[in-house]
Amino acid sequence: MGTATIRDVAKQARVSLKTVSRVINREGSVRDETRERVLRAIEQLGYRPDLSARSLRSAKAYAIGLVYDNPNPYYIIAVQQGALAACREMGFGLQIHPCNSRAPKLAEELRDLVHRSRLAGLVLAPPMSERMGLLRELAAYDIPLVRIISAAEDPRDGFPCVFVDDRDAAYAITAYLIQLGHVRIGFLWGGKQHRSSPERYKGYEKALHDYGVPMSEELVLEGDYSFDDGFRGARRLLGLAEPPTAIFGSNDEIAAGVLAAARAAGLHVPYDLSVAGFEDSPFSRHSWPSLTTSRQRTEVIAEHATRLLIAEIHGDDVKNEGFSPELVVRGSTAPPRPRP
Amino acid sequence: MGTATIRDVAKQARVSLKTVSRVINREGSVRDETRERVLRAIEQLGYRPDLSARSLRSAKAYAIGLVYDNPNPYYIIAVQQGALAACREMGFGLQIHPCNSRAPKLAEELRDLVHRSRLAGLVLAPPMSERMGLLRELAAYDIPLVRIISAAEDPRDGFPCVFVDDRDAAYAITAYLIQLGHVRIGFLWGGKQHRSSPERYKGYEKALHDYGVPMSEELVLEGDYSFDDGFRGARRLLGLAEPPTAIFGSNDEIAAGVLAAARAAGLHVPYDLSVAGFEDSPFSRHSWPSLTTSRQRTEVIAEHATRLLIAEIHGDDVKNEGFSPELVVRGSTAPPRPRP
DNA sequence: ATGCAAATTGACAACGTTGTCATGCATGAC
DNA sequence: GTCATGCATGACAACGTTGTCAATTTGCAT
Repeated sequence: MGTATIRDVAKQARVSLKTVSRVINREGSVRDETRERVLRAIEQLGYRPDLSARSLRSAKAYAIGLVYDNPNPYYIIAVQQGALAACREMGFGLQIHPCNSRAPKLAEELRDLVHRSRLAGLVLAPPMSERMGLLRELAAYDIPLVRIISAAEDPRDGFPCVFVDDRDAAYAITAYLIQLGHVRIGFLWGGKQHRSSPERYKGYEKALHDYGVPMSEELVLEGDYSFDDGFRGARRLLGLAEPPTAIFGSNDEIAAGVLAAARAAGLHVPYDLSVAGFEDSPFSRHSWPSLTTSRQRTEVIAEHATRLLIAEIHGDDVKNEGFSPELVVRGSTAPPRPRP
Repeated sequence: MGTATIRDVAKQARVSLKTVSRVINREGSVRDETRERVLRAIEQLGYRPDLSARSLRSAKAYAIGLVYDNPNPYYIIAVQQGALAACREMGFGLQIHPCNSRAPKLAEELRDLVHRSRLAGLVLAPPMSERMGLLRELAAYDIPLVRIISAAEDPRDGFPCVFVDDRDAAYAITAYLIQLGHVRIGFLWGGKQHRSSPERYKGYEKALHDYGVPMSEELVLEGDYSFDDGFRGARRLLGLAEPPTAIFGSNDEIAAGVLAAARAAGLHVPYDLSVAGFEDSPFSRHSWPSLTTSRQRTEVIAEHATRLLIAEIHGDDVKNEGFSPELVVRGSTAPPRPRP
């Protein structure tokens, strides 16, 4: 028994190929009795339409691509799951495409991907989603796309997107630390190629400003969303003449590095030092103490982005959507120890 | 400019469709000068063969499926990367297919997937890879497959696989703990639907036996590869009249739960309690103290499995391959504190 | 019954590619 | 010069599906 084709179904149901096609595609104009017969034949033969043939003939595509270059497995898995959920619901396939965001001919690479695999469009995750040059090139190739980006508000730049308000979320974390009584709050940057990094920094800066907390250059260090940068950064901050009483790492991995550095310096978190992360990764729940952080519902965001893309493909006009991460208070933050 | 087709290339190079096809597929029997001309046309037009049309016509498939149901993002991302590396090298596409391993009609679901998407075969990750019933059903459907499984030796059951010797690795960890001087070593099981769980348990048991360490039922608890189970299990073990001096969690997530429980009980790891995990996840590197664990080169294993599948598809006869994880000693293990 | 619009159905071509087979041409042995 | 040989090339069909359009049937008002 090879695979049943539409031809086998047609023969079994004693109708033409086209009628079977109509039933499959819910085109209407098929008598109930005929439809029944066809459906029964499909059932009996275990027939499933061949996606290659289908998209070849109809010039429609039944799969979309998910493009990312992000070393964070938790983030990527969540994005994949969200995208898959939307795809399955809408009858689309999903082609994952991890890539190097610094690749010189990324636009060509993606165009080839889209053409070769007949993709209907692309969902772009950060940092690809934030390269205007790339977006314009893809647009020039007429490739439908949706971005997941970091932005405080709808960019209204013509490229559909789902935007996550990292700035606001970082503001909330910083404000929370200030309300606990901290005035010397260290900030460790994420990677510069991610738009989320300056956004998070801006949130930090704005909270300090709004609450009248003096800004201190020496408390802000660059980095790259990595454990090691968190460790090194924290060590440097803790070695200052007047060290911070709290450190805000731009993501949970940085915060993990901060926890380790604090430990190595013999400090007790949160009594000697408060630590906050960003992301609500499993690490933040499983570390000791567990991390105060910011929860972004990545899966929901990705699912929404995918739905948006599919709507765009169907020609509906789509409205960008914003999401705000939510403060999650756990055990790594406390009021500062009174100065001796 | 729409997408260039083979027809455009043929026209531009002033040859027939078939000749272009021959050049693309390296079929030989094309004069160098002609080939040059065709390649130049391909280059100029940015032509890329359409995978749908290609596989439709040739009845060959140019993509394989990766099937998993595993809640561990680090593991899955590593598997994906390994599989993708092999696929890209061999010119195949990769279709990911997360699924529910308990789904009642999984075999049918996978068959439909293979047929609809014209997949050349499947790479099965645990626990799907360890369901003999499922394997037999898929074999009955003539679906080529390769498994990634947990086994101490080549199962020689006719289904090609890459096997990972969890037993040996668990033996190494347990032996290491014994050599440090531990004689009461707790063991927390992983999920029963994963073959790796009993394998790891057997390694633990065998090490105790080989070193003449008495086995104690009360030190062994069931669980499910989760942080919470690790936490609960450790709490129970630490509440025993004669608690263990070391706890071996069947994976890093369990071990993370153990670390948290130890912390909650006011114990210092590793001085009051040694903890070992399994997996070498980033958590094990980033926790404090960092975890003694077992490193399985998941990416390499998955890449190898994928290569095996592709060889199988090409009709080569394939030889199963075994991998042994490697002990990674970090800060969570130390000699037991002398009994007071 | 009759006519006519609407609903239902089918024949055929086409999507972009490769497999099969036939053809043309140069090469070298006789 | 003739013939087999093999290489290089092309014409055409086919893969499984859907779009187009025409043919047929149905339903309904007359």
